Amino acid sequence: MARGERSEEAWAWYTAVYEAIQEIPYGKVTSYGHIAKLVGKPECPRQVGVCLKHLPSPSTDPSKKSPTWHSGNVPWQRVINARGGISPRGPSGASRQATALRAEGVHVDQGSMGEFTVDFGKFGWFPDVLPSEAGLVESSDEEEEDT
DNA sequence: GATGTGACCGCCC
DNA sequence: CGGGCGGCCACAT
Repeated sequence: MARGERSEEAWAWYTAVYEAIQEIPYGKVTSYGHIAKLVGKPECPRQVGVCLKHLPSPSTDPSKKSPTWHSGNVPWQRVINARGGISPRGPSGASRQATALRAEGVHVDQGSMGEFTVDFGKFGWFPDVLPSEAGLVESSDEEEEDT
């Protein structure tokens, strides 16, 4: 049955991804894999990238209803690969994303090859679950680990 | 309608 | 320690 309503499944998948990205605090960055895990698909980080690629524009055609998610509301720029590097989807695209991150106060290192990398140790945001879901989950006991 | 690919990640050898 | 491969979902042709 669900197979029939493929569009609905897609909407749920996209929404989950976009919501997870929106949960990323200002000045922080995360990886595709983590977003995928937050949405329940830790083995499907690629689709996360696909979602961002299909991310609608902020001010698209007024004739069409404004999409709930767009590049103006979804900080897709804070989403990078697990290596802390920005996907070279486009030389200018990567640099543009790096610049956007720097504008948010994120320290982005640039390699000799022009590879942009972010220090997850400082700006890496990797919560076990989304704050929204965390509130739903009862925190009976907390796991604290100290070195 | 089917096939291929894609902004990735983790694991195996 | 490094390289290679599979796997997943949705979109495009």
